[in-house]
Amino acid sequence: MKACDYTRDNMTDLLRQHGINPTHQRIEIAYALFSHQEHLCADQVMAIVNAKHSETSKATVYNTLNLFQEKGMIREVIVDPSKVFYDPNTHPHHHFYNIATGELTDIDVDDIGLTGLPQLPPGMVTEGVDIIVRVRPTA
Amino acid sequence: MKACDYTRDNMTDLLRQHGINPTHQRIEIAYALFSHQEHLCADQVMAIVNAKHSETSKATVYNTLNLFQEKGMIREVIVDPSKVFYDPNTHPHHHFYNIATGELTDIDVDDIGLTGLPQLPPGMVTEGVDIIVRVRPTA
DNA sequence: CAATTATTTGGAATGTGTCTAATTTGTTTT
DNA sequence: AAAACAAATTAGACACATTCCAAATAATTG
Repeated sequence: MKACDYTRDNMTDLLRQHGINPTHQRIEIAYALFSHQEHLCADQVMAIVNAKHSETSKATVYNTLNLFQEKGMIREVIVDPSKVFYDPNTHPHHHFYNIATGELTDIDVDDIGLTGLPQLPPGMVTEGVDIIVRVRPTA
Repeated sequence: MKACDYTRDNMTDLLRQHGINPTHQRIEIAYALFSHQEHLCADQVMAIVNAKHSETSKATVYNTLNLFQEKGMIREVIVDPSKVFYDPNTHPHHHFYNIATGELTDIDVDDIGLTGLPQLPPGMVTEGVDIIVRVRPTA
């Protein structure tokens, strides 16, 4: 699905597929994330959604992003100690993080081979593996 | 060097080796981190350092941890959106993160093979690679 | 010792994110 | 369609980690 294919109607379906009741605010927040195809943080989402006229409160933005994440519709990316980024790409993948600009770029997981992870202690399961390659412009 | 080998005198040398002027507070903070050999966050460091009598202010703890990190004496670990952990182990290594307890465990880098990282854009250099394996107890 | 520089400090300020109780919205029921 | 109920949203207060700042202290130099 190309970025230009994301419509508010698509979002309604997507929300339903994840067992989320589609409301105005939820549709707008989902649309903001998916149509931009970028890694946005909460206040960026809020700015986009309220660009024309104020529509959605801060509390709803945070509630909704957390809800989307719990339902597996988006992913949290924790690279910056000061804020969480949300990633509409839920396919397994990793990230370049430009420490100078804060920019995040996806790394396709197909390219990557990761071997030699030690065995987990009994009773533990892996929830996910995050690989973050921190990069910066040559000094 | 075993954990029991970390003394305040060692810390003085270690600070000097990293071009840091050793002061009372800096020695105590370094000692707290290295003698514990654990992943501590700022307020844990502060609690340890001020356990007997209040010696070091919050501002100094934060300043000092940032200084140590800039000088490459310790490493930041960003896994929890709410706080930064500091890691006295600067050898390349990765982490298990227990999302239920917040516990961090080292993974030796020698065991790990990572291949297929895409080429960096020109003018960019890798600053570091962080691999975080998020684990949880079986439900 | 006086002068200068480096370090530490308390407390105010910032910014992200959560909580709460009240309202609004939407859906059933009758 | 009104009444009853549940779900979602809201404003604003709150919590917390971290940073900022200007003043005080400590250390170093001439």
